[in-house]
Amino acid sequence: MIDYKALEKWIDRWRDAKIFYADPNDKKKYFITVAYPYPNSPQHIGHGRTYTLADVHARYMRMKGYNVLFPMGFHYTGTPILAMSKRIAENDIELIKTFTDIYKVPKEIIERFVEPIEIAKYFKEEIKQGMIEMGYSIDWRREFTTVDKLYNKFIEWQFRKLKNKGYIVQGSHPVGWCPKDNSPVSQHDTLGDIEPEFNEYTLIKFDYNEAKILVATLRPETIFGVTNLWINPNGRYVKARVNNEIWIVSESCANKLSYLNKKVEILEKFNGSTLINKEVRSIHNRTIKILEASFVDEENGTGIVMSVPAHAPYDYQALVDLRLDINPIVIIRSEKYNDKIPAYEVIKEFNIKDQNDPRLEDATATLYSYEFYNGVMIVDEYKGIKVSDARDAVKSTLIRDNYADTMLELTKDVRCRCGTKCVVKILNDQWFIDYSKREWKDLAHECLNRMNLLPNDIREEFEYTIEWLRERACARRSGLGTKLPWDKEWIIESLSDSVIYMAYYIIAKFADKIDIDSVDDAFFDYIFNGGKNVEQAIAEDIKREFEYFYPVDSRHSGRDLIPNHLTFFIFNHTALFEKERWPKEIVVNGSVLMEGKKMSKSFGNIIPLRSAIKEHGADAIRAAILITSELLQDADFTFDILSSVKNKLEKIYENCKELKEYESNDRIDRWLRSTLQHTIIRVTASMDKLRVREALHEILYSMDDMLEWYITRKSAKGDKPSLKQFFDVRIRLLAPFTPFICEEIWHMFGNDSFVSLAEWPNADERLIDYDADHGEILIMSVLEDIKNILKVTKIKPKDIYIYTASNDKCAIYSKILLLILKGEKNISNIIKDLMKNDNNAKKMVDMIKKMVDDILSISDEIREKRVMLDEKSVLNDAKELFEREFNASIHIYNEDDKEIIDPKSKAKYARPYKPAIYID
RNA sequence: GCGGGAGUCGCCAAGCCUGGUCAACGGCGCUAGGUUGAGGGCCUAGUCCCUUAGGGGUUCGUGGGUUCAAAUCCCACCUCCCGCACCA
Repeated sequence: MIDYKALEKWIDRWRDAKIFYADPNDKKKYFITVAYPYPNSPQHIGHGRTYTLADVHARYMRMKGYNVLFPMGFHYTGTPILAMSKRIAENDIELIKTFTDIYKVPKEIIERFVEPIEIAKYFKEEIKQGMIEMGYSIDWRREFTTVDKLYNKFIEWQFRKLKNKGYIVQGSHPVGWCPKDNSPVSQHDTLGDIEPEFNEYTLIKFDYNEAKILVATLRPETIFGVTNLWINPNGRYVKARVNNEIWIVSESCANKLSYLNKKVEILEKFNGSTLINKEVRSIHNRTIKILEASFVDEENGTGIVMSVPAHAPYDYQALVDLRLDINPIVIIRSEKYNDKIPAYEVIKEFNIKDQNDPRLEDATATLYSYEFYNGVMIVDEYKGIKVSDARDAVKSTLIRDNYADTMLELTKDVRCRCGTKCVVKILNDQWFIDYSKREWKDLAHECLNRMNLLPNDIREEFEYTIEWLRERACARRSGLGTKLPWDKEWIIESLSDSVIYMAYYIIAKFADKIDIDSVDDAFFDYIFNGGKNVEQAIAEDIKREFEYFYPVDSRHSGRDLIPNHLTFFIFNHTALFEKERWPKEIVVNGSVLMEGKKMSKSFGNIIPLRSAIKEHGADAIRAAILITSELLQDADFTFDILSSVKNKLEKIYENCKELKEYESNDRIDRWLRSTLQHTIIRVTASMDKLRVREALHEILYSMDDMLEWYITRKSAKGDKPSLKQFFDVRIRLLAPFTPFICEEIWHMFGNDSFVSLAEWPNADERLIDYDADHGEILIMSVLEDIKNILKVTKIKPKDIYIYTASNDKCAIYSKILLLILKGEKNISNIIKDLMKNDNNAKKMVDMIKKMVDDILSISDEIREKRVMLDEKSVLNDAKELFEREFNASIHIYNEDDKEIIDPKSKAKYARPYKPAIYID
């Protein structure tokens, strides 16, 4: 058993030896960063993936000899923490329960959470401890938060710089809005997490005395088919001065208009019934009546709608129900409905009973979408125009001629977390970062093209995002963060103040030596872009360090940040830094599932990282998160795998404990050393692409198979194993993944340096021994074949005869091998080729076919290195193994042998690497 | 709708770019045997179907096609997942 608690001592040893502090030196540098956490909750296993991956990367590069800088900061910027503290102040039971029961926050600390900064501080510490306990090789001297005074200055510099370049613009912008909180709402601010989406209604004006009655519609083209208006008799309506006209709309509509840049002054309130049977004049000078209809919703649009019975099933059905003698006016023709009244046809089709029939909804949707794509206008002004085109044309004409206006309306009933019904608000002086600028996009593309992406599959997603991005609001009215330097009413929002902070890690190390009050833009310009020299002497040191460590060599993050943060990161670097400081690589990873399910509070399957570490140790968790899938896939974390990994590690530990060294240089020792070199080459290649699953498989499983085979072969001969070098390499390969246990074993081996700083194994070409490699392949496959035969025949062997192929066959085999290596893989061509030059070949066409198959069915690398073995002596080396395995006498001959014993004439079937076998 | 991605032998999941290494890596689970005081762990074998000689058959969402050869390339279709903004 391993004492996991005891392994934690390495945390202190690493810290005391300061081995993860990175300062400029003569070595090549490697700068790795990960998206810093937002401290509004403790970390769970899912968070662990990105950070662990980055740490593995950092540790790997460190062992490869790089001077690796891996820093960490904390992102306090944003509104969620603010909202949380508000809810705490309001004594929100649900949230308090989450804190006490799930996050295990002590009661007396929760009381402090009415102060938002206290929440951030608490969870920051929590998260930091988790990172330390996970063994992340972070240089903690560079820690900072985004509300630090110096960071604020840094962000101010960034924004003034962007503004000077013309990348910051001001404009108006519609948002979902909570009238009570006076703040924008997005999906996670709403009850039920409903995304606030809006439609643009066309408001068509109908003359009513000196006033205008406004109806809201999504189908302005149907104005030509209007027969009457509908109003809810119980609804509350108002007459109001809107801008310079008198409008009649529902009271709720008047309220909503006031958020949409309209000046609204209520003049009079009344019930809908007042207007019933009144007449209005349509834009075509037709006089139509206002009729009552209960289906009209005063909360939606203007609370008044126009009736187009020919094309709107609701309207048609209402006329039927009310037995009104009004003729529908058909204005759209389509193939399906031809000269008929479409609404009537659809009602028949759906078998609608009355106005309250729920199927009316479907009937409406069906007809609307059919006519939109297939309908053609038949009214004079728009004759022959498709509905899909006519809609916009009619709308803009109406607006131009002041017959209509527009209004944004939420598509669904959206409520803020506080319970208030949301509206659409147009923000007028909103600040944006203008990612739509062509020359900026070009720079971003250029940066992307120079960049390495892991995995490369995501490149297209970036390309698309760069094109798709446009103006992005970069400031809000509330939340923690940095104030917009030229407009202190605004706070820079979180996705905008986190795009170039990697550069700030360089400065953070010096923060307490800097006279913050005297820091100005020139200070940052000097450090980052070689501007004029500045007063502060420390700037010189920082500048030197910046020039050493920047650019970022590898940026890690979850793939969900591609459409925003990671692309902003690219954009902003190209705007603010010289080309040689542009980032070099982005690595993205998928998320983590818990036992196949998404992690969520409602599933109750969120496991806090720190308690998982306590229970299972950091090593097993690190490996279990990374072993199940490659980068982009979602990783499935399961306890079965966790414990399996844990056992694997324990076994390695036990093996290492018992390790003794014996001198020996058998065929099998040569094989082990040779295979070890192949393993090093493969694992290194995997690591270079951060194919961590592949690497871990190799180290944990394939190396176990090697070990088993080696021991089996050794013990069959009664020899002692010699495994010191094997484990020396294995522990170093494993060290980036499971640093604690590797550090322990490393020291157990008598090393007094840290494995965390040990040299990554280098393959020694001289130890690669193809004769040994292929010899063992032969032995394994013969073993396999015999087992197969025994399995099918179910006989108990007394004598086993093995016949290796004749010299003639080996000669042909070599020729075939050569042909295939030259690229000829077509069987019939190969046979033709051989027949031309070789008389022997003619006699063994069948044999040749099989050999071609044999050769084609081995991997390229094995094929290229295929050597012709003295198979008889190789197999003799494993004779004891066969005897022990099958409990039988083993007789090995070459087909050509004079004294051969071949009772069933099997020898003739022998092929190179496929000896014939006879079992008695 | 726009964009990205995925469908592989119980589950998870490699492979697909660069066709032959593919009945298809590996893990988990399951079955049997060994070890152990039992259990766990560990080890061995098996885990699509058939097979008394190392073999054969049918498989990689569906249907076509290209090729001596396709999970892999091409075409069409079906299903599923994710993102679409001012939010971390």
